[in-house]
Amino acid sequence: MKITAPKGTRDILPDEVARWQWVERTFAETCALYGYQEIRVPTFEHTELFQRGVGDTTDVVQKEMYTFEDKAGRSLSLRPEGTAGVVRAYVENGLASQPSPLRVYYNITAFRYENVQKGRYREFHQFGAEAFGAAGPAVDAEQIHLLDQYFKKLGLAKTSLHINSIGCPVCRTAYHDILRDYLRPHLGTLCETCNVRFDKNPLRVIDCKVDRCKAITQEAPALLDHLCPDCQNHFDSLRRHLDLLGIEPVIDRGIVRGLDYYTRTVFEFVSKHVGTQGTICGGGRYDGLVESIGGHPTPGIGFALGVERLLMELAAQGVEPSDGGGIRLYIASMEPTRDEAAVLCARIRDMGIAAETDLIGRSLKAQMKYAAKKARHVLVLGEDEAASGQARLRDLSQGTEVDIDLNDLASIRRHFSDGR
RNA sequence: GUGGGAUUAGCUCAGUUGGUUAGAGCGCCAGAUUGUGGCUCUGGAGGUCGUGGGUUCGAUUCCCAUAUCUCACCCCA
Repeated sequence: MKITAPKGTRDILPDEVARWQWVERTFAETCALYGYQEIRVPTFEHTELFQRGVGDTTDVVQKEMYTFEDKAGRSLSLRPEGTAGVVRAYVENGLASQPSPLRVYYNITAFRYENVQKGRYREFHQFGAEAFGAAGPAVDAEQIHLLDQYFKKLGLAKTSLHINSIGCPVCRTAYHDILRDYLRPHLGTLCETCNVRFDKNPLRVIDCKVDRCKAITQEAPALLDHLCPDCQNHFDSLRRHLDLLGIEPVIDRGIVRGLDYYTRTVFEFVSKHVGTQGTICGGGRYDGLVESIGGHPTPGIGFALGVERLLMELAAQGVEPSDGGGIRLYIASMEPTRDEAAVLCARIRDMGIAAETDLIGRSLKAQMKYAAKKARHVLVLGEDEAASGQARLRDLSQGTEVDIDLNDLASIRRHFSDGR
């Protein structure tokens, strides 16, 4: 029986890895510009961390976690997201004692047991960043700006920023009552799930995709219009900061993040190409989270970016990494010159130039065909060249040739100094 | 958890109204008078037709189950 990759997992093959490395490298560079340092945290944690951090009423924790017992009977879970583990590390390692605000970023895989569809996998990749210890909206704006710059660097266009405020525990409780009062007469019309949501978390009704629910919620009072003075001030101030940075957000009263820890600012970068999984990046403020994990009350904000979705969007927009990869020089050899070719290849590599030579005794013609597919330049090292020390370096894409002296490695290096 | 579509070569897909050795294109490997790629021509390797049952003299084809892929709902990145 053939063994296949488990449902919801996939291989990232050599041909696409250049794209991954490109977005990873660019993300790390962008984060560094904003003072974010990388943090690496465990792939699995105590299940309780996610119950407390992400929230044990969320679908993510209730239905989608890969939870197992280890041999000592501990309940562990593969991380379904990155923030909880980072907050745990922040508290456990006393990072609060470092200069504030503390900014960290990460590049992780996360795991959720759910049905697979376009842009959604059971093992998926996230880039994320968290900032601890800054309560004001300036850090919110800075993080959004970081993402905006990141997308610009990649050459991504047409991705819109949606922002909302979901208030603090105080204004949210008050709002729940207002919303329930509005929805109560419509309970008969609302879908089944929304009836459950009405009791559990009425905020979610706003997010329902069912047409008849949408019709009702369109007129519903929005949390954004019922913020307490502090939250209102925070939101207004955030908009001013974004304006200063030249960022125009869409105010979207419908953004309701599904993780319990969010407070006040929530935001999403949305694409038009990835279908209903169009949220490439989602984030927000979580002012109560550090405390609920056992740390001192500390404000925080962070985001997570779905790498698979980002790559899909880049592909849909036809954006390609600038560097193509592949080897730069193929050294073709013949039976009597195999040793010379191996030595020359080693010397070229020593100079930091990616080079290859035949390993499987192919004919010259077959070597040329191979080189045409894999390399930018080719150099034929036959008996004549080995004897005279003179060879021709051909640029396969241009069809041009130059004579080079095989004993003058510095001159060979010059031919590659333009990066081609 | 729910619903639709799909599953034949490494990839994209034909096909058999049920009948001996299952096809194409691309890709891969090799050759076209022994030292030069992309074009062309020729040849080759590669498939127990997703898996397990059932019907039948006979199943890749019909029926059932199951797995996987895929799209959507839910939820999320």
